Amino acid sequence: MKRLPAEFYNRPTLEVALDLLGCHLIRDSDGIKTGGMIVEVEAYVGENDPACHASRGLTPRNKIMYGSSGFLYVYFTYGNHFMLNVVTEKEGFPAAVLLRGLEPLYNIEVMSARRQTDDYFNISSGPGKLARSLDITTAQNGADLVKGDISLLGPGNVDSDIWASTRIGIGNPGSDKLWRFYACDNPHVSGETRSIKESSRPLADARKNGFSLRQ
DNA sequence: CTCTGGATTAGCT
DNA sequence: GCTAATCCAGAGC
Repeated sequence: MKRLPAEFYNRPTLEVALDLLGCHLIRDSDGIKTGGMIVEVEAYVGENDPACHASRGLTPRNKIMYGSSGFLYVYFTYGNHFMLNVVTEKEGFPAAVLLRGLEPLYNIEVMSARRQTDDYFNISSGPGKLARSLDITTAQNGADLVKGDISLLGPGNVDSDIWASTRIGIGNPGSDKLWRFYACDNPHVSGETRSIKESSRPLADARKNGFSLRQ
């Protein structure tokens, strides 16, 4: 595997989201590399996607999504949690992929300590947990993924069937889209993903339906 | 300035 | 399954 080039990110967001499954996310802080394999993602695509932060236009928070692809968009929510997103598509088009689940692979004990848990399956099985296990906050908002201390390696292979489902934690608008993708047999997917079954389907079926629940 | 609610999590019932 | 925690972005005035 090698570091993904800028061209990888400058493509349709759904394609980038699917290709990110199985890639390795690595964070180098103080000379210690932590990270693992991406097993769950969600796509947020443009101002016409009501679930996307860009649905109400450019704001101070979401401006990084409007820039070139291949950069990290980090934001803070619920008073406690940081969310990691990979900016996609061409400059001026706001879109990103939210990273929601990671299988820890590098310096697992360091990640475990940051999360204050001994449970291997609780280290980075959720978007907020993932950020904390890698020691990433809004200080890393705008980080360049092509160079610098946060990197993505590919191509990836999750060694599991990929399933699609509706996105989690968003309101009714945009809830018909099957824009969440995950490795269905991997135990490091988020808790919500494990509990929701009815709106999930195999990737091939979702694709046939245009990635939508509606006909 | 004030108010509302969130791309979540941990802890309790 | 349910809810408190916790603070900031965005909207409305």
